[in-house]
Formats: sequence, structure tokens, C-alpha cells
Amino acid sequence: MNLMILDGNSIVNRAFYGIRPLTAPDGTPTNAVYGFLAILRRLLDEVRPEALCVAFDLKDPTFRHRAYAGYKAQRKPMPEDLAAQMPLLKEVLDAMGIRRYELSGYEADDILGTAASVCEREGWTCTVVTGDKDSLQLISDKTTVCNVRTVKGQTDTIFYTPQRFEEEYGFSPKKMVDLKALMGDSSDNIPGVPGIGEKTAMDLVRRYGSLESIYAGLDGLDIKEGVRKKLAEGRESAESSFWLATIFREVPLAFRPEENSWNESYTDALYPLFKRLGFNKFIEKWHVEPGVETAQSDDESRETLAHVELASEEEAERLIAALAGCERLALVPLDGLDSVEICDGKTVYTAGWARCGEAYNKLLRAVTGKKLLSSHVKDLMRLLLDEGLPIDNFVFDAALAGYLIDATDGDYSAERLSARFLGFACSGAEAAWLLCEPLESKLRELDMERLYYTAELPLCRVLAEMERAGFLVDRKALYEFGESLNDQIDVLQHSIWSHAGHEFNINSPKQLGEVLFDELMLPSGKKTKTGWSTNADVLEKLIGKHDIIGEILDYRMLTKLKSTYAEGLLKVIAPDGRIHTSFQMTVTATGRLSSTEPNLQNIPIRKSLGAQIRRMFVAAPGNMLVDADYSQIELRLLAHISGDIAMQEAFLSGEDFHAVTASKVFNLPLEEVTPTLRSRAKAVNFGIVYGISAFSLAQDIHVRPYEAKEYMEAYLEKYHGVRDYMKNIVEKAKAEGYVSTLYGRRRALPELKSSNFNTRAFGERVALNMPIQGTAADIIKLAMVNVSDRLRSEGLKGRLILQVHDELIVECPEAETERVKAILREEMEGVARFSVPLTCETKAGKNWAEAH
DNA sequence: AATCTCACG
DNA sequence: ACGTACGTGAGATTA
Repeated sequence: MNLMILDGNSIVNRAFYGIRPLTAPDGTPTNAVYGFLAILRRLLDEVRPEALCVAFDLKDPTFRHRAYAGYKAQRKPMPEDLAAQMPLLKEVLDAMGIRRYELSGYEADDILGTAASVCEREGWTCTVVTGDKDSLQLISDKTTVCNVRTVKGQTDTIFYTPQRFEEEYGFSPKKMVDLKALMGDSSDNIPGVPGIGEKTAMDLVRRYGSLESIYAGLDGLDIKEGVRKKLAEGRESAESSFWLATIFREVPLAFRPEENSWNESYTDALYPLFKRLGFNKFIEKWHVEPGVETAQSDDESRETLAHVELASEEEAERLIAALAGCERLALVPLDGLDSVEICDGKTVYTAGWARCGEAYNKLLRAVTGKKLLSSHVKDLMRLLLDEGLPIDNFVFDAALAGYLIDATDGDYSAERLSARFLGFACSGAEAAWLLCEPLESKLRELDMERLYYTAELPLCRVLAEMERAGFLVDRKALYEFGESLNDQIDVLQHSIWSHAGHEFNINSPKQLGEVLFDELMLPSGKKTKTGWSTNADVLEKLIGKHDIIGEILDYRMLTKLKSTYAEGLLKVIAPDGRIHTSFQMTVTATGRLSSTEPNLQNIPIRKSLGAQIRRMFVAAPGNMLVDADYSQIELRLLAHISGDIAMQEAFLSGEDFHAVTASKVFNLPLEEVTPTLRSRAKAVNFGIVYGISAFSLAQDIHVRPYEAKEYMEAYLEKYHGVRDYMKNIVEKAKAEGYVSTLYGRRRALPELKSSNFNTRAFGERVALNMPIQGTAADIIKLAMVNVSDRLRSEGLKGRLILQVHDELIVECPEAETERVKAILREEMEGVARFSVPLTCETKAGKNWAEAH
């Protein structure tokens, strides 16, 4: 029988410094706990012990069993981020059913030593695991000491048996104490013999064995006179060090190895705890199951539904007949639409094209005529559209509900949602059916039903149709544009190389940093992480110092255009000549959409060469693109939400808002506002929305921090309603734990409770920003649903094809252009009436550049 | 898989 | 004293 005992403090220390910073979703640092568990898993697999426990230090200033008064007095205090994780680690161990030992006034080492002694007496073997060398003295035939090191996330274990130790050190493990007594140990505040270091001490112990025999025959030893002198003078220190270095193996602890038996059965607290910490990988690796207590109810917890696979055309026909009386069904696709799961609340049917043949299509038609519950409805709708099946009957989307309930979770799989809201895991149509009620009642509780049923759910259809429609691209022009970049890229590359004096990979930040800052010795030597920073901000400050800088910036711009946009977009043009992006509805923390494969929400526009890409996004022959974008919607919402009268008036005046802001901030008549001042005021406007600091504003607009501070002060003086809003929203968020938009969308803010300054400051900025960015997202979603309905109800052919946060694009027959413009304007501006009007600009063109 | 950089609102 | 703007996605390099 083998007991494995871990030195908790030492291992958690190794883990903390060996694993990069990690945090739980709520901002709590977790890297040390994570690393500890990673090490533990590895050890369990390697050692397979029958018993397991962990020992911790427990300081007691009033009592010390070791004589030396200054013992460990000089040790640095634990970093805050590590200290915060100690109680967490203990919570995890408790939840895993792993016993912890700590005893006032004793170090973990002493407990390890005592446990090892007990094991040896009782016929057990013992594996002692620690990150430092102190415990090597415990090695014996029965006791193995495992030394753990973690470097860059990689764990190394060395198992020391007496043989292994002797090979490495050249003396027996017991002599480890003698060695320490001579050389000392600064981390443990063991003085040793002054002037004797590791080399000399090792040599002495190897040749003469123990401290005792060294001092017994000191005069006759074959050593340098200097060493002899130091030894003689340091005798007292050596003897007290010997005492200090000796691990105390008789801690008053009734230790019984068999009380620590390990069989990998955890308490129910472990699953929710791992979820809270974001240890999703460990849940799989350790086979942690959600306990029943996460469920709303207790024993009759699991409704079990029958699962039936339809094996023939006849069976499918029979189901069609049987479903006639059904009002609602859950429907989930499998393998595209090759087969589906259908659930009527009693049975889960799997039906597929392969087995049901002709009847499969009939079945789908019958099913899609019912009220449908599902999950990831937008994606299902796309599949149905491709088959010409109706998509109008969806009444519930589980994933979408999960997203509204917690937009920062990130996992809205059926398995996850059912574990959380049903208390047991299920999937497919069964999950969609069973989740409907609990998710709906949660939405009701959070007051988000309206948002869900008037914006999010109807938007599924709109987005499915937009994805299916796609955006026509002039493939030839895009290809030629990409080719046209080659020559310039080549010229720049060679010029950059000649400035550097050698060839190198300009795309490699590492190599580029070396060239600029090590070889060319350019100044500043700016910020680092894994090397020199070479981003555009840094490089722009070096313009004029060397010709290479401008060329690098140009090179970066051109290669970005070529690889991400020219080549990247060519790769995703579908056979119909159009690009079909995917809109993600459950990704952002604020309620915005995102766009992937490809991302059509970051097509260049800010620089003229980049904006050429937009010329390649075109209307089909005989059609037009109509583009409508909200003007300064976020600032208008800030004016409305904060209730700031001055800011509202600035918008209502119809003047250029940034210019008005400049005239207020810089105390000038409107006519005297220069373009520079206007652009600074604009930067302040945006900065405020993001919860900026003066420092960052200064960076952004290239003025000194105190000057930026004055701007912000002046701004908040003139717009004092905004100042009040900023203060109040953060206070409210702290009190309630979340922020919300005008339409009730929420974002939880556990960051505000963090003990970490940066995490907390981040939470405060989010508290300022989310209600504004999120309300804008709500508004355009509502507008999209309304625009789509109008286009359809007015019998127009025009269709929405793209959304870029505050911009909508419709492709329509030329003849519909003016009608579509009007509809876009009316629906976008008419979503809501606020204290400041929402305005939008519309424009039409043959391509996206022209239309914007 | 993580890091850096950069494109957008 | 801290460390420095909100929200995204993608390509290239590096480990």
C-alpha cells in the first residue's frame, strides 16, 4: 500500500510561477490552482497511490518548535494573486474529498516527515511530493521523494529513491541535513557556515560523511587552511543550522494512512466549483459529473424519454400520421439535414433520409408545419431554406435563451444548458424540449422575454436569409487587386532588407524587433512581453528616425490587404460568386453580432488603399446596394441615457457634434474650432464611451497626460450629466452585480468584486460601456427585424445582405432604390423615440465603396 | 496553442 | 502603487 502526500505550499508555489496567469470567468486568478491540479493529475497517473493527502504550512507566531528566532522572518510575503488562491485550492481539495493536514506552528515539511515515519512503521510505502529540496532527507527504502518542477506549463517529476539520490549527490539521503548545516539555505533562513558554499559543502560531506565526523577530526582533515578556519569559526552556526535543517518527524498528529484512501470519488460540490473556476478541461479529464443538487428538484429528477429510430418508409409514414394531433415539437438536425431528431415530449424519434427514403421529406414538411422548439435556430433555418422548407414556425431557441441569460458563458451546448437548468445532461431534441420551460421562466425572471421574443428570436430568420443571400464579389477585380500589391510588396521587402543589411522575415515581430532595436539601435526600446514591441503605435513614434520605419508600416499594410483580404476573401467565394458569411448571435458580451468565415464586419475603409476592397463588393446586374448607417448612435445614446441636457442640446442643434464638443472643451466660439481641436474632442467623445483614463487618451491624441486630463476635466465639467452617469452606473453595477441596456439585456459584472485592481478597473469600464454599446446593438437588431418585415410586406425584391454594427446594407433591383432608402431610414430612425433623435444616412451605389 | 499584429464599429 | 479604452475575427509566426 502506498500513500502519496503533497507539500501543498511548495507545489502551489511552483504552479503559480510555472503557469501563465489565468483567471476564472469572474476574474479570480486561478493559475496556481490550475497548475496544482495539473501536477496532481500527472502524479496520480504515474504513482497510482492507494491513499492521498496534502499538507500545508500553518504559521503560529506564538509558538515555534525550531529554536532559531529569525526563522523565515525574512521570507517575502506571498504575492496577492497567489494568496487569493490558497483558500480556493483548499476548497477544491475538500470538494475532491482529499484530506488536508495543517497544524499550527508546523511547516508542511514536518507533516510530510511525520506521515512518512508513520507509513514506515505501519508497513506502508510513502511518496512525498514537493517542489523544494528540503524533504530529500526523508528518502529511505520505504519513502520516495518526488521533486516537481513546472516550467512554461510543462511539469517535470523526478522520483528519488536512495539509489537515485546517491548517484546524483554522492552521499546518502540522511546526510542532506549535514549538507544544509554547512552550506545553509537562504530561502529557509538557515545560516550554515559563513563562507562555505555548495561546492565545498558537497565535497566535505562526500569525503567525511557527517557534520559530527567533520568536527570530530577537524584538525586532521585534508582541506585548505581557509576552509578549516571558516569551519572552526562557524561551528556554532553549523550546529544550530543542523537543528534547523532537520525535519521534525513527531508532529502531534494522529496520522493514519488508511484514513486517506483515494478512489477518485468526489463530492457534488466539485462540478459547480470547476465550472465557476472555468476548469472545463478538468471536468472531462477528471470525469467530474454534475451532482444532483444543481437540479431544481431532488429525487424524481430525471424524466426519461423513449428513443426510437425510424427504420423504414412505413415507420416514417406512421409517425407523420401520429403527429397530426401534435401542436408543438422539438426539432434538431443531425449531419446537416441528412437526419433529424424529433421530440413530442414523450418520445425522441430519429429519422433519416437513408432509412426513410421518400417519406423523410414528407416527414420534414409535416414537422416544420408545427410550432417548433430547437437550439441554434438560425443555423437550422439555413439548412431548411436550402431544402425549400418553411422556417416560420420556430417559437423557442434554447442556445439563444442561454445567451441572454448569461452572455459571457460562451458554452450554450445542449449538454451544458441541460446540466445547468435541468440538473442532468441530455442533448438533441430532448434537450430542446425539456429546456424550454426552465429557460423561459428564467427569461421572465430576468425580465428579458420581450427582448427575446421581439428581437432575438425573430432575428434568426433575418440572419438566416442574409447568410443565404450573401454578398456578390467581383472575383476578377479582387484577384487583380491582390496581384497589383505584389510588386510594391517586393520593392518594400528588398528595401527593408537593404536597410537592415541582411534578409529576414519582416512578418516575424521577433526578428523585426531585433533588427530595429538591437541592430539598428533605434531609440525608445519600447514595451515588451516576449521581446520588443513592434506594433504600429510604436513604429509611428519612430517615423523620421530611419527610412526603414515608413517602409515597414507600408509593408505591413500591403501584406495585410493581400493575405487577409485579397487572398482570404477569394478563398471563400461560393460557387454562386457570392460570399456567405456566418453571423454569430451568441458570442459577444454586449449583444452585438459577430461575423465569421469570413468576417465581413472588418472590411477595410479607413485608409484609401484598403477601401479599394469595398469596390469589389458589388450589386448583382440590374441591382443596387443601399447602405444606411446610424450617425453617432452610441454618443446619442450616451446623451439620452445619461440625461445630460447640454449634450442633448448639442445634438438637437444640428451642428457638428464633435465641433460643438471642441468649442465647449476648449472654450472657443464654434467658428474657431480647428480640425485638430475637433479631432481631439472626437477622441475624448469616444474615450468617454469606453471608460478611458487620461493616460490612454494622451497616448491616443499625442498630448501630455496632464493636458489630456485637463481636456477630460473640461469635458465632464461641460457635460456634467455624463460625469454623474459614470459615477452612478458604476455604483449601481456594484450594488446589483450587473448592468443592463434600455431593452433589458444584461451583463453580469463579477469583475467589480475582484481583489485585483486591474480586474476591478476593467469591470468599471465595462459598466460604463455595455449599456451604451448594448443598447445600440438592441436597436439595430429591432431595426433589422422591422426592415426585413417591411421589405417583405411591401412585396419588394430588395433583401438585407449585411450588418456592420451600426450599418445595414440592402441589395435591391434598381427600380426599388428610392423605396428601399425610405424604408431603411424610417425603420432605423423609428425604432424608438429618445430625448435625442436617432438619425441615419442612406446612400446607394453599384458597389459598397460607392454606397457608403 | 499562444502570441502578436491589425482590420472594423 | 497599480497600469492604462469598449467590442470583435483572422493570418502569420513561434514554441
